[in-house]
Amino acid sequence: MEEHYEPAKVERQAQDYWAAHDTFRALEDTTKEKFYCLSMFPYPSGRLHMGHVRNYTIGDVISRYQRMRGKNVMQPMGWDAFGLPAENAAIKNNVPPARWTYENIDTMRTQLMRLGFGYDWARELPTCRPEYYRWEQWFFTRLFRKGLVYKKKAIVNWDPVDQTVLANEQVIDGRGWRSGAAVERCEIPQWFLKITDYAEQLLRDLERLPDWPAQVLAMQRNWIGKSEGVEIGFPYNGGVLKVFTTRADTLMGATYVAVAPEHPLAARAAQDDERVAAFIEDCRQGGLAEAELAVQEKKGVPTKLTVQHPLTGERLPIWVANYVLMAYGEGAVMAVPAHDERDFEFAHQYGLPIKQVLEHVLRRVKPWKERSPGAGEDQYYEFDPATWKDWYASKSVDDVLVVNSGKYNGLSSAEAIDAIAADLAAKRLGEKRTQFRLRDWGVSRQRYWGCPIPIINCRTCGAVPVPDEQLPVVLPEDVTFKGVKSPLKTNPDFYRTECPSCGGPAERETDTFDTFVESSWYYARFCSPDNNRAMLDARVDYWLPVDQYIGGVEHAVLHLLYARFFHKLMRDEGLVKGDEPFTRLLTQGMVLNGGIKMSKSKGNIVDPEALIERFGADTVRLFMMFAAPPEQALEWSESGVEGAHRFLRRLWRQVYIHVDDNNQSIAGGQRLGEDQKRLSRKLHETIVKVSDDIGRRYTFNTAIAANMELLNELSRFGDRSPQGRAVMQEALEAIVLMLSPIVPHIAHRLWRALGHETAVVNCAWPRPDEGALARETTELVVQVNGKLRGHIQVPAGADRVQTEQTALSNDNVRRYIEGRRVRKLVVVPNRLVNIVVE
RNA sequence: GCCCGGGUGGCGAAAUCGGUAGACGCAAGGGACUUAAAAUCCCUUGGCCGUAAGGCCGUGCCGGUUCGAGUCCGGCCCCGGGCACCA
Repeated sequence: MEEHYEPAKVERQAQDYWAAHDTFRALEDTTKEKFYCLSMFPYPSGRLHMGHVRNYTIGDVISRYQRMRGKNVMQPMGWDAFGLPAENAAIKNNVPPARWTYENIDTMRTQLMRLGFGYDWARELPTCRPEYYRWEQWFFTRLFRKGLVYKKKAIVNWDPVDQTVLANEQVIDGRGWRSGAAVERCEIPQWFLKITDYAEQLLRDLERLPDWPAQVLAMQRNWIGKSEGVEIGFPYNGGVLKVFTTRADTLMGATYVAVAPEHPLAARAAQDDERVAAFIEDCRQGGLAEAELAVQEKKGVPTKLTVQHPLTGERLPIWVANYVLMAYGEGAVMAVPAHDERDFEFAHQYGLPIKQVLEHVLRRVKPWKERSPGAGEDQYYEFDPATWKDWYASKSVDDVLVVNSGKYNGLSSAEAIDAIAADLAAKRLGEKRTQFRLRDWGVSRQRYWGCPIPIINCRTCGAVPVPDEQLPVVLPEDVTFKGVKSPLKTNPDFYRTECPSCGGPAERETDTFDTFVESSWYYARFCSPDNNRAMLDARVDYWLPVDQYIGGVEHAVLHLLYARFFHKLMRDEGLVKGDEPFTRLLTQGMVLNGGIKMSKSKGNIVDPEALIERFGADTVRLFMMFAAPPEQALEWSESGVEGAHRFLRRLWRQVYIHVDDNNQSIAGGQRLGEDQKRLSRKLHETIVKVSDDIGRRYTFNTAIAANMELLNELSRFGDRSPQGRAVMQEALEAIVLMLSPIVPHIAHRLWRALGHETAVVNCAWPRPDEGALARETTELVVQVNGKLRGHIQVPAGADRVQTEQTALSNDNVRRYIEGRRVRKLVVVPNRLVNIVVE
């Protein structure tokens, strides 16, 4: 073999071998256990970044490991090709989004190949191709017919200068990023998928995902946000205002109601009240992002309208308040300032009455007499959220008593909820129901570079889905952008059509789908990417569910929830079996440079390609897997990369010295000497550890560290006897096998150098040898009162008495127990003895 | 603001189920080889005290549980991710 490690040459040879042998082509084979390993596909932004390299290295390591475990592995790759950046590039550089996208895909594909990932490229799938999105359109028309799709008005960010809808990302400090104009919220009709119909299932089935990270399950659970409560009607002149509350027990403490600025009652109040109209107009300022809305100052305005309390008939004022979200519940709340922090803050600010109806203690002070001159003595309460929360946390709803509430006095909170709900039901002004925080999924985007929504709008027939035989509705790719507006909106060739129902003139929908729609089902299409007669076919039954899914934790809620939703939709359409798409999930951490995320604006991007050029793909892969466990943020380090490269050179050198030592033969099978035995035991302990680290724990960093330790031992092992060389051969082979998923190219070459005709990619994972693992003695530590005082050796399998005696007779230990009474002896087998003395 | 994470040497980290804190690597310092440099190899390396044996302190902060806490519990501080039109 060559004396020096030349990554470029070694990597080309390995990649040529895999290509020539179609190594990663995955075919259905019912005689073998399948393993579908999927990494979240990239948006083709231009060039691969370190986050991609990390994500795809993790996936490739798992895939190659499972292959060595005998699984029939499928690892596909595709492109999440629709999206906003292509349009921005088009507007900026006058290049059609399609061309920009396809060129990026070509660049990034080459980069992925250069990294040696074992993808089945025959399944490659760009979502911007009609072969892909026609099935998305077809599926949408199925959902339409099932009533799972509807149109309603929804709020968007409106740029009044560019006359266009902005993404949240394009709203910076309340202004449009290109025009700089103050953004307004306005309502336009949009298509929605009824994900709320599946809320219960999406919540319940989280229990079927034991191999998902607990924090992702928690985030999804909270996002879906199921709460049990009561819908209460407050009658007013001309109707009933509905609110939802989880705390119906506090109904008698309601002192006003508040509606969102977009609520119909707000509009009605504004008709003859300029102050209300001005407030509503004022609330339209700014973007729609919840993070923005949640931190803004709580503001409100009283209306001239009132509602009746459903039980007492008392008149309560209606306020319009910016802290009430139209998107949650009914867009209106009953306000109970004494027992709700936000309501309290608001009531405090505007001098609204506070009526205590639960027996908790309010601090009596005189906070706002000046602001609220008419307030009675009993209203001088200071809300002390800390006291209130602590007190509440210490009690259950069964313990807290209702006060100041007429016939409900003396009931517990829980009893009061039931009693009040029953009384409301009798009056037809309320009923118990479940409310979800989850909202229906708005899929309309007023953009060009997306999948056209397959709907035709007809004056007489309304919204008509495009019939199957007219699919796909092809997005014209040869377009020029005039300004920022979607070219579809101004292209009569695209939108002028006939109504499929009545044949009259009609117009196509010019909105496109949210790109989350494409990424919600691509994992299934990878099983049948070439089928031009159906969305999916029987092959999904072999490959699905995905055994291992890997991607950024930033997708913990939206993408992963939408994909789970789509799986259930496809299941109910008879397209897939099973309830969940991803059996096991790994959420990988970000790649940081200087403690912050790599980004263009920070100027701290490190280009993977330059590194591959300098050190080779194996070094980059090794560093990525060694620097941190996959779920943690990874700090970029130039010298760390050099360290990884040094390790590969040391490994190469060790193999070179071993195989170059021609004057000595290899002969195993005889009784091993002490050093040989020690090395052999270390080897097999390493196999046990690395198998667990890669196969179960996914802590690739510690797996690599264990191999480094073993190699360090090897370099200290100077035994060149035939027997010693046999142990060395076995150890080097095991290291090469164990590292091959991580650094497959160098492993490919070294495996050959160690005398094998076979390719390492097709080899089986090494097995530990029980005999080699056996130990004659165990080392334990001895503590006195929990402090480390000595180390002892006991024979393997020593009993408790013998272990205790050995511990008590240790010289250093005796210094600490001399003259003191031993109160307790704690023995943890194979670990420690703790002697507790007075 | 709400939901979810994280905080351990000079740095990245390890400690898997409550049981030896700092494996492995980087950086730094010392040495070997070399005309020299690179490369490579060897040694030292949490802080403080001690010639040494060894000792004391130490896992963001405060408190608790335990024979024993980086790990569990309560409270706080700081950093990161997500918040529905970035993907």
